[in-house]
Amino acid sequence: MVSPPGALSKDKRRAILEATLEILREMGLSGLKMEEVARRAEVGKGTIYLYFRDKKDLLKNLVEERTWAFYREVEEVVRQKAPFFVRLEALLQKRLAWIAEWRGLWAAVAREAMEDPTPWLKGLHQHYLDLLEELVRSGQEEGAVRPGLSPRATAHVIAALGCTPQLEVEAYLEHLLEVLRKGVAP
Amino acid sequence: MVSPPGALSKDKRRAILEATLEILREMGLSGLKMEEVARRAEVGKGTIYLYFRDKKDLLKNLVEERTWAFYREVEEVVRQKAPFFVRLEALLQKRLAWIAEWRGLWAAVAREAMEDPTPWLKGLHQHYLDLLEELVRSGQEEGAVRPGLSPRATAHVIAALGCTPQLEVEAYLEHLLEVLRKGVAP
Amino acid sequence: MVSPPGALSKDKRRAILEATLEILREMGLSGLKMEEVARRAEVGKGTIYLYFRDKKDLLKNLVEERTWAFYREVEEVVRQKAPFFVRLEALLQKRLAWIAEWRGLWAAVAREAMEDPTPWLKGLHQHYLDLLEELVRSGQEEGAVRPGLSPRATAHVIAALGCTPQLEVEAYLEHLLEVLRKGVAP
Amino acid sequence: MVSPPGALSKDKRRAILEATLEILREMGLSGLKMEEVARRAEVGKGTIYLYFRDKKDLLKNLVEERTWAFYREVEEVVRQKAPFFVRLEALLQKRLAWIAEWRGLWAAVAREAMEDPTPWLKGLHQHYLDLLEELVRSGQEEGAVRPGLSPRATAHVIAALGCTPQLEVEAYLEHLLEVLRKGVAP
DNA sequence: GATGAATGAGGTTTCATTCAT
DNA sequence: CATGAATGAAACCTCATTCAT
Repeated sequence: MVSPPGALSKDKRRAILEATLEILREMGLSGLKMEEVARRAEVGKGTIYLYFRDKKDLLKNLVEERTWAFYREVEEVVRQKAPFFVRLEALLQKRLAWIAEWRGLWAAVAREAMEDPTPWLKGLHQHYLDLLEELVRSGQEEGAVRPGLSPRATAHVIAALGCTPQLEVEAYLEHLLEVLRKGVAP
Repeated sequence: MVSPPGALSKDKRRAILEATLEILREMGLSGLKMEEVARRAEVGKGTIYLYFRDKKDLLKNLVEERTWAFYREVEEVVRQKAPFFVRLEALLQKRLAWIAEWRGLWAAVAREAMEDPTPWLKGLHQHYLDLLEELVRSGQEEGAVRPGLSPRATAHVIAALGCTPQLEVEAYLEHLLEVLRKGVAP
Repeated sequence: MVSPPGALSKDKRRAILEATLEILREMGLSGLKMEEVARRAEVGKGTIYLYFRDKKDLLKNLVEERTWAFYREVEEVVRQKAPFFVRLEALLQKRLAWIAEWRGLWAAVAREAMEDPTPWLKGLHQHYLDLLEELVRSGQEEGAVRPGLSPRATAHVIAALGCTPQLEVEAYLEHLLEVLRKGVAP
Repeated sequence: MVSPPGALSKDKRRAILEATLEILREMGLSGLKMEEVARRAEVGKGTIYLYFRDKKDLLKNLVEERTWAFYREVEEVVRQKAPFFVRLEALLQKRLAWIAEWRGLWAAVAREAMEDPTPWLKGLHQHYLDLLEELVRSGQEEGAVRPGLSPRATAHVIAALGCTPQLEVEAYLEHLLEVLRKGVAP
């Protein structure tokens, strides 16, 4: 069963996006050339333009897909049936992995991708904050977080975690959790 | 007598660097054109090349100077004669201002600036961690931080704060501090 | 089927090289602009860079190909089945045509083309001298050149001929030959 | 006794011209930058423009002065009281020294220097031919050159000598003379 | 659908020249 | 007279995009 007529290959699309992120990580934004994307994705240069309108569109799709994938993972973690701190730890692990994936380039790439990035970035961040707020509320319900804390503000606090250029994550994730555990305890 | 002979103008140099950061913030990396830098700095295009070898060198100088300036501010804050949490709040304010200044572009610009950015970035981060460790130790000495916390690990925790794309800083800085205060209390 | 896939057009390559030499002759080295080469070769500016790494590489290829083409012609002339002086005259005609082609720019262009031109120029000249030496030896075998003359030294003498900025070749080629004929006669 | 007012220093002028030729020999035409000329001549960049209208004018003066100096030397040699072949040898030595001085760049530099170089080059060459013709005639008068040879054509022949990229002059000057001696002998 | 040779707008950089000191 | 910081025209070159095959 091959692809239906008129349909572009999902594999090629994925290969192109993966090649793009790989190059971004290795060479940075100025190292991202369409020719190099084509070579790594093992497609012709023109093929990229069958899947994406232009370079900006390619970046936009990359940023959006990865970001939403991250948010879906966060959502899944947040809604797990597990104690608050187990979910918080899982969340931070996802977050750190995501930061490592982008190596600090996320915001810069988003800027390249959007005409006016501000509202778009804000919207994304609101969604993330919504998820974290949900987490904090359920933490309060199960008694792990003291009721007096503003769920939204605490969501902001958690959102602000994870900014680290070089990652010895394991080295301090445990400490981060310990501080948070005491910090939000009733 | 304004400047010694043979010396290029400090003012022009500063104007060029400031124009560069301004453009980066407004237009992102791909919006940074030497011509635009010249226009905003109110110098000729060629003048930039009297002060910087090339575009990479301009970015390198920008990143280094701003980063060290930030670290000097952090150092000053850390060594103030003031209670631990006052210093921590001042530090977080500096940190958030610095992040706002760069709008998430710092790492991306550093990548453009350096041939192999990894060791350089690591070195800078170590220095930052040293300063934060010093802060935590003095917090332990004055009894604001419980002695059982590893100063280095706690420095990592503080270093990891502040990653936020859009900043309603005032809105949550207080909460961040509250969580930390309880989190590190004896 | 005109050209194999993956191969750039031989015609375009040739057109670019010919445009280059034409411009050099008309405008000199400082008149050689890549844009002008593109216009005369009737290709896009960027196309030149598909065929040559940069301007230096273009000049290098031009100098090398023309020089070797000249040497091949010399070789052919030298090995003709013809009396010594017939071959000498043919050789001098080739030589003068070559000098006219370059209008005195050959050495200057070679300098622009090579990082360190000296060994390369020397090597080329040795090859030329070898060919001329072969000619002189065969001249001695057929009795047209007196045996006492050193073939190598006489090759040098012939090599040193033809340096003239403005050429009324026909006007003096005959005299040049006459002098040489008597000069090398047994 | 210093320079009179309104007079520019002869030394600086000379230093600038010498620096120019030195750079040309070492770096070729594209290596000739006004800044480098100033550095080698140990004057300010602006100073060059007190002595020469622009770069073209500098090159024009260089080419003209050196060429006329060469012709003066040739004239002196030609008019010496000495046998024909002694004068011819001296002439060839001057000629080869001159070619070595320019390393094949003479024609290229002349092209850069003049708007329309052709008439100027032709005029110079005519003068050179006149001198050589004078030499040949006197050679005929003293019986060293056979009377049947056209003095002008023989001048052309001598003018066409000396074109050699790499100079093992001593190695073949003697042979060149020997060939010429027999070639023009009565 | 897929390709990559061809293109040229637009970027970076150089360097001859000027002019205030 | 002498200087060299400043300039911007103009050069080289890149690379996103197109389109004939």
